[in-house]
Amino acid sequence: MTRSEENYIKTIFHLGRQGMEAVSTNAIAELMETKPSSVTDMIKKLSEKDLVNYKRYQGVSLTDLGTQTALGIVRKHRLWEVFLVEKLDFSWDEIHDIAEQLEHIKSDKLIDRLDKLLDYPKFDPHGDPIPDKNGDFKERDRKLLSEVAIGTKGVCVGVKDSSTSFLKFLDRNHIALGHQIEVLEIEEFDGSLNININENNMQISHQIASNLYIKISEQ
Amino acid sequence: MTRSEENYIKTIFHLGRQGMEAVSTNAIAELMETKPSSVTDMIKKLSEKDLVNYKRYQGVSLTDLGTQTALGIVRKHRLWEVFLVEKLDFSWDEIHDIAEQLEHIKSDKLIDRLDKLLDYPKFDPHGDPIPDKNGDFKERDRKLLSEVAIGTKGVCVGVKDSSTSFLKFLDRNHIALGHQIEVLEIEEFDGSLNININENNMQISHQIASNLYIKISEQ
DNA sequence: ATTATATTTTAGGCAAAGCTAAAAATTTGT
DNA sequence: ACAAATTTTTAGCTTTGCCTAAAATATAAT
Ligand SMILES: [Mn+2]
Ligand SMILES: [Mn+2]
Ligand SMILES: [Mn+2]
Ligand SMILES: [Mn+2]
Repeated sequence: MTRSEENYIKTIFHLGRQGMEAVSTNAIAELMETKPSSVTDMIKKLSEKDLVNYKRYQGVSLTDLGTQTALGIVRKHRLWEVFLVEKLDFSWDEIHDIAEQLEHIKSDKLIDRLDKLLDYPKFDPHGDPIPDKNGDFKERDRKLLSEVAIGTKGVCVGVKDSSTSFLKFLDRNHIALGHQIEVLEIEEFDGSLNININENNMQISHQIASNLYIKISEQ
Repeated sequence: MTRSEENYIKTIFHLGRQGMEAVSTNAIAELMETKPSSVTDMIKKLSEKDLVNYKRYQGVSLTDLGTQTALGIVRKHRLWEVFLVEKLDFSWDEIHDIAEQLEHIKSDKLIDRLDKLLDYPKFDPHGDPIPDKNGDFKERDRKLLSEVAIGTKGVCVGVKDSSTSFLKFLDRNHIALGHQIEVLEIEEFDGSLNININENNMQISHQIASNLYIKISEQ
């Protein structure tokens, strides 16, 4: 598989996750910052190789083979991200672009050894699950902070938006994965929240809350 | 720079090392397993970018810019090789192909952090020197085992041929870098050597001896 | 000094992956 | 139901990096 084919497969995988329906040509084009016509060209090639199901004008979805391929790439991407943070002391906002390159390195042995070096991590630095060698992974039971009730207590376990600007914002405000969170108040007017995080009270906008995942603590 | 451009620059660098004269189109083509006409095409592009000096029919040599570029790629290649051996327990015959891919990952910060993780190694697993961040490296004072006199004592410090088959041969015969070597006899007829290596006596062919580097011990 | 051989370059083409502009199909609005 | 708007595909063109075959130049042999 070429690098470009891998990137398309991965994009279709990510778009397909939220909802099982077919992924549109335009959605792929937008996410990949390319043109719809280029997407159509590539889809034909992927369809030819039985990586995607495709009927003209009907959108596209991954076959089982395509899904396994995508999981392999996602596994590599996320393991490299863990490596960059754990072994090379990168911060979580610096790793995505480098992992975009590293995910295309071809060597099963390499990635399995890396997995071992990192002690078989289950989640990446952004809280996303890492598929194992067989493509299996457990989606953690988590909720967006913007969708829980007042009084909810939990632990911050992931981010939905992992853009540099959002991650740097979190760093500046001392919000990190693993921190205890309690929702104290929710402002009707703009949906902003008053929370206690890691022993500190603070006010966060609805925007922020809708990009933070928490795992709700049992009572 | 594209991956292909980087591979050409690296090849020209390696061919240029042994002798300062210009490198021929055919030599590049052969080493890269491509056609001379393709080489000519690429040379023009590299010349345009001031990475090589080129006059038609006169061969090619790296400019200062080209040399610095090549050293950067060689640095990456060899650091990744050390990483694979030291951190992921690969053997020295498995690493070259993977390093061929990893050497093209673009991130200065990544490579400097890797250098630090490995504790700034000066030589790669085949005994080749690793350029530092500024492209400086010290060529070790070493000689081919085939070119020293009877009675010479030294330490095995490198291999000239680092093909899988040669490296596996060395493994099978318990020859490794760091081993003490003494030349006991040299057979006139076929140039084979009787040596003592790591406390064991053995007979090696001229072929083998001409691909092993030793650092001669002071008396 | 020619001729023969080997090397290098040019000319013309191909496949991958992208683009723009136009056509076709689908979806939406009235 | 039909027109309008949107989405998707097709057609045709570009660049990169490679190829083969032929021409040009350099080197070696007589
Ligand atoms: Mn990422
Ligand atoms: Mn991630
Ligand atoms: Mn190597
Ligand atoms: Mn090496």
